[in-house]
Amino acid sequence: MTMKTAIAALSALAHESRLTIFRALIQAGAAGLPAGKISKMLQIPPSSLSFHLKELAHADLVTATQQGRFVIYVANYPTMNGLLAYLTENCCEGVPCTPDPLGCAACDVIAPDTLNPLTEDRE
Amino acid sequence: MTMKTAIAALSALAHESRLTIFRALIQAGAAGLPAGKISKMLQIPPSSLSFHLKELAHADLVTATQQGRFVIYVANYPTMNGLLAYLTENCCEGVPCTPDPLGCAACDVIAPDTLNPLTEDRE
DNA sequence: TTATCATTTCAACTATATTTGAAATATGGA
DNA sequence: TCCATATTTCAAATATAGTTGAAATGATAA
Repeated sequence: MTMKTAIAALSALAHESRLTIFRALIQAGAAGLPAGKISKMLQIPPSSLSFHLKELAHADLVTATQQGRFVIYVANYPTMNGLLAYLTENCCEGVPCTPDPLGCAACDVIAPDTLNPLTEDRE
Repeated sequence: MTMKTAIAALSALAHESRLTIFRALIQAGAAGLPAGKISKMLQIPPSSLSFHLKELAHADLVTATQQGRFVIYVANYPTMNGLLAYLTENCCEGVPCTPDPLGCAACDVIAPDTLNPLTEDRE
């Protein structure tokens, strides 16, 4: 993850409609949701929704697949994971920040033995 | 963390200057950095920097303290932690997403016993 | 106090983002 | 084919964000 892609993801998520859409897609899981259903669920006009879905897709946070007359949108976890890893990496510079003067929860929350798994042993 | 505060933090970080500033402050740790030093380090004109620091402060991602003629900025980890937790919460809706069809790294990385029950937005 | 330094605020501007109805495109069924 | 449905693109508007020199503010020292 580069700063450019991190900013693309952060920008995409930094909007009420898009964060709500993304959360809805995450709840929907692998099945995803058709655009029209999202539009009705969240009361977003189709053209506005299409704009926001495009933004999310451009940031690679969602992927679209045509299924008949519907376009199904699915959340793209790997990109989200990459963003979390990028922020976490920056947070601790890749190492546990003991003695942790600022109270870095990334070091508290992430099990010590699993620190840095996102940048190791992954294709 | 509410959606409003999450969006404030995401928006603040979704800008090259601000993400760079924030990362510099995180590297600086508890000692923080005076505004002028950041300005020189990152080649950002003082008035632009002041604008961006204000944005970060407004999102509670940094705090400012006067030290003599200098204003020292320090990264605010708890807010960063809150944001990561919020995104992670949303990611898995508070429970490990087994069988994890989408490959959710949050469930791989975060120790299961630290996962919080679903906490919805509250003011 | 007066000078100087560090930083912020102001003001005016440029740039980018967002909104949405209407038109266009694409699919599947009658 | 023709029609109904699902979604996207277009266009034109409004809204919000970003930039920066100059002026103002605040702090310290001489």
